[in-house]
Amino acid sequence: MAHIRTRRPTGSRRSRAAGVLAPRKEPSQDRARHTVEAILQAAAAVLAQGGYDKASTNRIAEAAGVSIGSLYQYFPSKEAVVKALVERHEQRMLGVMRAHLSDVASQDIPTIVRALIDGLLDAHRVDPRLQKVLLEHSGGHTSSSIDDAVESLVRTAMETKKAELDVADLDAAAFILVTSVRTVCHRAAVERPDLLARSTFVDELNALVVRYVLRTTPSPKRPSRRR
Amino acid sequence: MAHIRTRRPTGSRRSRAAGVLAPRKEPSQDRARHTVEAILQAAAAVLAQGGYDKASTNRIAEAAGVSIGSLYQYFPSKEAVVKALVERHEQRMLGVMRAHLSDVASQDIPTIVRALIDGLLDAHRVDPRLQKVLLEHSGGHTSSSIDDAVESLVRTAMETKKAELDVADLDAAAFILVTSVRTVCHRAAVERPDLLARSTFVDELNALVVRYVLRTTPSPKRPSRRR
Amino acid sequence: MAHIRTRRPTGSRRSRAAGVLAPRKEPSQDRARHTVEAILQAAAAVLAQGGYDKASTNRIAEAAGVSIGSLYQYFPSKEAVVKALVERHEQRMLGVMRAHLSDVASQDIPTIVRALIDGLLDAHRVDPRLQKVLLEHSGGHTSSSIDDAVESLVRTAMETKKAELDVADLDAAAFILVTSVRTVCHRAAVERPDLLARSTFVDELNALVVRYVLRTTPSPKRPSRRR
Amino acid sequence: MAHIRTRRPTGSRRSRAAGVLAPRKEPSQDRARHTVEAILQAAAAVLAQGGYDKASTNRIAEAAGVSIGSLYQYFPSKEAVVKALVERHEQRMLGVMRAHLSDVASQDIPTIVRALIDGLLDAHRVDPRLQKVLLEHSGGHTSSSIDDAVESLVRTAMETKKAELDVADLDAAAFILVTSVRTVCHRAAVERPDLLARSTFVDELNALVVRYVLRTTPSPKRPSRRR
DNA sequence: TATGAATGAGGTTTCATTCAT
DNA sequence: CATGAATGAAACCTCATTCAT
Repeated sequence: MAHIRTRRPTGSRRSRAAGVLAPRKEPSQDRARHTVEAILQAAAAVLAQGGYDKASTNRIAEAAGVSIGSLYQYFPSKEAVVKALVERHEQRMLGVMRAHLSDVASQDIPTIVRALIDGLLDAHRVDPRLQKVLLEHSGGHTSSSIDDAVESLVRTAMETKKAELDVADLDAAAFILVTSVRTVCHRAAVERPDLLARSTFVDELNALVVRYVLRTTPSPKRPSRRR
Repeated sequence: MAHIRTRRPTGSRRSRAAGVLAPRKEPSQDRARHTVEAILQAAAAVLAQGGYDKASTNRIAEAAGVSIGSLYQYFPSKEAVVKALVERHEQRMLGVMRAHLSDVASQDIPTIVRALIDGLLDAHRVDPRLQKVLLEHSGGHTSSSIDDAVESLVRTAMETKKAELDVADLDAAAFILVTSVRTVCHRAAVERPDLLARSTFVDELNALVVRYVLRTTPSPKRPSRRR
Repeated sequence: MAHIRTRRPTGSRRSRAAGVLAPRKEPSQDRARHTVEAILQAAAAVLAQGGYDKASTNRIAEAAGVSIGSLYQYFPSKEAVVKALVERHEQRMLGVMRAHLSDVASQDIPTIVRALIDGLLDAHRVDPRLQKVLLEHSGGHTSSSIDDAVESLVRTAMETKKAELDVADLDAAAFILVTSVRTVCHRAAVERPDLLARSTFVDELNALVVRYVLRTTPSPKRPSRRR
Repeated sequence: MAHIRTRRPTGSRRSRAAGVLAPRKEPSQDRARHTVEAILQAAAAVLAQGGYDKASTNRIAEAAGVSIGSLYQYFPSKEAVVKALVERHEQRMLGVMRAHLSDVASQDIPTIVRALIDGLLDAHRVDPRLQKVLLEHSGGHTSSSIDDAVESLVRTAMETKKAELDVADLDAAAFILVTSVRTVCHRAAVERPDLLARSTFVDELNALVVRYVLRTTPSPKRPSRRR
């Protein structure tokens, strides 16, 4: 239901049909690909630096070193630029997840969890200011297509290991885990760099997940507790 | 033909110094208090309905049934209105927390956790769309004074019960718990009303917290596991 | 429901740092040069007609037949437009001065003075209403770079002729002369067209200057006095 | 020709009849006189500090410690406040002039001129910033009733001493002298405090006037010239 | 195709003035 | 009388978008 207030000098409003946010044309030549890449990188920089509102298409075009006309040749609107950035980011995140969840069968749960969290934290250490802006605005537009994807990934993984787990409502658990871990990583990156640096922080986050899902709670890093 | 209606001739742009977001003046008459209240309620409605960007001061004033001048008599900017709303909301949240954590000593941990989560979920059930907007924008400006407050509340509570807990880094744990629970409640309220309705969802969230902090993991609601 | 048309969300008010009044960008295409010229001419007309306060950027743009956006593409503020006008005017004035003072060595003082005053009066006969507005507002902002320039021009000229003059404090004299003659010409043009028309008025103004600076006071036009 | 754009919440414009700028009611009680005085002093301070445009009636009332309603009880508009200030200032100036020109017969011209200039300079040393604002804005509205008064004062004085003078066009001379001396004093006070401090500056200004009007030019302070 | 000049709706904010209390 | 809450026209300025070159 995104309301895209496209202003134009004269005339009618762009119709609200689906597909309005798709890139306007696939860049087929090298120069064009380069232009699109420059625009996206400039958009990332401008968004990271000033936030969504301060990032105007004119500023982005200028930062990219292309004319505003060129920007509109490849993106039909400002939102489309942001959307392309969001998608790129989501694909990267999804890649991290998929890579770590692909061989679920061959590893024990604490190992998987730790690898996942490490991957996520690393991913969040890259330009957290941009991530923040993207997150807020992807939240604004869609119900986060990627979240659904990640959730079902996690859900599937949990089903695979069901025997070892102690989780009654897999849907709820997937939602809770994905939301918690993603936000904790995000907020830590944005607001608490001091925490990110502590190794105990990662330990605690691991503990949160592992103790929650595991039938017994061996908590490998706290042997004292095991007795 | 001298014209009197002069305007900002030289260097009078408001600078972003501290205090710029503070309300402009306290309403002293009853009528004024009523106006301020109307503005805040209208702002809540407009923000909830259209999001931050679509909420213009003109729209807010109109929705409040007051003139735009009245709005600017009490708030120096659009941001100041939002800030006032955020603060009000935060105070309410904090109230819920404090009430539930006041008699920490007299109750066992699972009870406290459940009460807290129930409280938070209740709080989030009120106008989730508004909460969403406020959250995004309070996150935008400050490191959310309230988050700090809640975190230290939780940290203090955990210290009181330290003997029963198995947490190495209390700071990290408080950050992780507050972030996780708050966001899970929030996202559930905004994006997954279906989950909110299931009792198992609350159970799972409880499990997340309780299993994490408790030395042993009795998980009262899953007696089968205890044997 | 995200709304795209965002606006200055946080701390983006233009600060009054140096350079804020400089034109925003040099027009590079012919069309743009034409636009800028139209804006300046319209500004002159509007200022002359209604004074500074009544001259709004919207009115100027409208009078120029361009959109308000075009105005702001080339000038960052109303003040910048006025400043550009002032500078243009000052350059013209300075040109008149320089032309008349260039061959100081080859002429006698009364001749030079008369030429200067005639030049100034001519310059002031052009659109006196505009001059008035510009003068008031250039006085408002800077110590009028042009006044300094004219003063040092006059000072230098006086030094060249020092032997023939009877002036103790050259700085003070230059200030006094420039201020007096400029203002007398100006006020006469604006408020006393009747005086401007009389030849005796120019004679008196000449007498003021010549008698002041000359060692003896030959006052060529009043031979009776010489005896 | 002053166009007074009086905005009001609803309804019609105030008619442009003469007398609109007269104070609304004569303060008859002591308290009221005090209020009026406070408003005028506050207006002076605010005008001096921020210039005409930045001086709003609300700011003036606040600075005066009275409510905006009280201001409008005694002055029908912002312009009326400024006008009252201008008139007060002009009366003072006129007083200086009159005092010094009253006994023209009993003194010689250089003495009179010197006294007048000293008086004017003193008058201008008081709050030059305010004077500047008042001058610009009295110039804006009226053709300066006081200038006419001073001019005819000077003209009359010159007629009295006609035998000793060498001035052909008394009208022009009065205009030139009043304009020159007033502006030189004014600009010196506002822009060149360094000049004001030099005794030679005053000497030069005296010389300007005395040499101009006097049949011979004895210039008492430059005996060297006299041989 | 790339450029950048032009557009103009509409956002934010101010302030002279009125009038109920 | 004094107060100060309320008004709203209108000023300044931005920025997404188009289109002539």
